[in-house]
Amino acid sequence: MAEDGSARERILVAAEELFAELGFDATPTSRIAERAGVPKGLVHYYFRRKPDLLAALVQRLPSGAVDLGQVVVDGDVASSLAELVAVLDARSDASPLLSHLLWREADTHPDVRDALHERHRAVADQVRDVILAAGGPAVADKDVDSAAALVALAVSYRHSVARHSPDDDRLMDRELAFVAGALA
Amino acid sequence: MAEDGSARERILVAAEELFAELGFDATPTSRIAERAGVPKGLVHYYFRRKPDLLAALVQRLPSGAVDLGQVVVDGDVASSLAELVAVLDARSDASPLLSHLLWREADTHPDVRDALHERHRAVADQVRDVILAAGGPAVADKDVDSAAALVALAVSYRHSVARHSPDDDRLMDRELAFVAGALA
Amino acid sequence: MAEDGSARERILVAAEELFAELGFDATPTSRIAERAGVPKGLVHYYFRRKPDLLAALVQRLPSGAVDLGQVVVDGDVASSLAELVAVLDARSDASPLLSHLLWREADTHPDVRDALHERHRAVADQVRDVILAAGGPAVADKDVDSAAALVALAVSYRHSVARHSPDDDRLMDRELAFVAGALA
Amino acid sequence: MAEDGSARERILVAAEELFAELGFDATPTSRIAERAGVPKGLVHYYFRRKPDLLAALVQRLPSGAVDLGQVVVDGDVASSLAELVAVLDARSDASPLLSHLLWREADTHPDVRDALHERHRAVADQVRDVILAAGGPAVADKDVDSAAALVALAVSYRHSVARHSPDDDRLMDRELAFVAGALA
DNA sequence: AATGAATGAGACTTCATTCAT
DNA sequence: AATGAATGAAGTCTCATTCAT
Repeated sequence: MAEDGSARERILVAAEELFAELGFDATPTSRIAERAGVPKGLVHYYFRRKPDLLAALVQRLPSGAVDLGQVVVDGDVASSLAELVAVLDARSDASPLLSHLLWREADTHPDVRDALHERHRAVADQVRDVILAAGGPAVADKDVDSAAALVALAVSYRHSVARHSPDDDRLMDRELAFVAGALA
Repeated sequence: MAEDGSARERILVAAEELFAELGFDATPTSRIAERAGVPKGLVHYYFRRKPDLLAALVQRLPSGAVDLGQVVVDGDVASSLAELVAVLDARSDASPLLSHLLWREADTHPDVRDALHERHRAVADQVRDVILAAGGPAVADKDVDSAAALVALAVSYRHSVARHSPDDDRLMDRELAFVAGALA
Repeated sequence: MAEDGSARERILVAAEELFAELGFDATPTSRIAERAGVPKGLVHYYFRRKPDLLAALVQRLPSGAVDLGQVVVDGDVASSLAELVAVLDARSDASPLLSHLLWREADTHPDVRDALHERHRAVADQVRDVILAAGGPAVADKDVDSAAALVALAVSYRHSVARHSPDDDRLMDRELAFVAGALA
Repeated sequence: MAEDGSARERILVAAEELFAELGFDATPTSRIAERAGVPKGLVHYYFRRKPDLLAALVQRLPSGAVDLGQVVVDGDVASSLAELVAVLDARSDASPLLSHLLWREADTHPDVRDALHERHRAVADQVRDVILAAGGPAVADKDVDSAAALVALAVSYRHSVARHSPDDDRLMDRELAFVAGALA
């Protein structure tokens, strides 16, 4: 009975934070209950076993394609990509630690791995679509797929390991400019 | 006394494999002993605590700069980078799972994080040096740092998550070509 | 769920007995569980770490001053002291092995040492008060503190090492008489 | 290869110190070897099992009666007792921690218990002899045994728990004076 | 629906002791 | 005679999970 939201919700939030901080294995369910401010028994009442928590967390991944119209600036690939990254950043911020968590636990938990790969592919696809839409005929003969893969990689790294440090913000900008320049 | 190599060495190899497969926390020392073919007590005889195993593994990281003369093809950035990646791949193959392990455990274990960051920086530096050496005056006005950062990222991803799958080999080639093209 | 009393209580009783029999270090928690008739895990459920058991045992020490009116026979120091010793004996019998345990573990466990010293001082103070009350003006010029220290020592020894053997009962009586005689 | 004396001797000294500091059970043989400056194997080479060390230590107890002529001051019980205590102190100082150690481990190790009791009895006997020799006919009708028992107790306490603190030195003096006074 | 006491498997670690050299 | 690598038994403690209420 602490803070806000339903008990179930608070448990998920606590689990997300702790898994990301300590890792899945190193996080006791008792500690999740403690941070969520609920009795220990309730965690297993809602999520019979511990991996169920991870599964539930994966379900909550923000998904759905970004609306192209929202980010594409005709003829300006660099600005369009910057816009896309901003939208993806905002999404990631909504559940700040989840990306990180997934990256870490991808290996041991097949569910997580699949979700992570699907997401990565989706991001690469979106990057490609944005480049094609913004670049128009000018990029027809470029290797857009490689460009998209590199950008998607930079975004993943940013959301998982680097976490939008100011340094990383600058680097990201320059990388996007570099890629856009190559496509010009 | 089973199989090959000294007991200490076999323990390290077993630990490296299991940590990479299951993660550090999820790997019991008993299982390391089992895979190494030694009694449980011997693991703690050589490595008092479990994290000491991780530390010893980090010590074994292949290090040292790649000889520029060995990989640089004058005037051909794409080939030079491909050559550099090949050398780094070979090194990584010498301790195939270690890169992966580092990436995963970077967060919870400060030693490991530092080693990982240092390595990442070193790779980016090497990539930059190769580009400068191979590209000559032609790349003087390009954003070589961004190019190097992207390539280093692709290399890291390749050595940790993707693990040189044929698909990844193809993608890597195209990414290198793309970056080299942008620098031409 | 075996025998009588709450599980927590039975664990404490078992621990007290075993610590006194074998010593703190030489008593495995598993053996405490066994004697208490509870599963091993329950011992650590109630007392997270082993020293917590010792601390809990120290808490249970019978304490509080003896009522002077209850033991003092005016003008008869010997009888008064005998009465005091009888009351202290009865108290010690309520947790028969605890005194012994404290004496033994005093060195390695600071908590215990403090408790022991405090107790020892308290007993000496009581002895002195009884002597003063029973002796009246007759003892004003005697070294009552030394007398009290010697009696307190004899009591401690009796409760820890000697354990009220008939031999010790006789010796105690004579020692008290000797001290009382010296004060007459 | 450190310090003085034969290896065997250094092992015994190290064991005595560590047993007294940490207790018998809590002292690893490896640590004894370390403090003695000898290889770990040597400890078990000289003393096959750990309790053998305790047994050897008990053998080394300073023993033999104190020469009465050396301490008795005719007609002065107080001075005689003070002299006796000084001699016993000096002996105890020769192996400063041994008394303490014995007291602690008496319970669990029958050898030790017996040695301790024998010693205690010997001290009480000596005290009685000194009182009789120094007091002469004047003490014939006193309870010398009780007096001796109390003094022996104070000496034991002093050598085991109190360890000659300045406070204890003062207390001891007064206790001896008190007892001597009672016998006058 | 919710709770927290209870359980037991298993993790890490220590250490006396053995033994080949 | 001396050594230090090697062993395995045992100890403390953690924790996911169950279950009676």
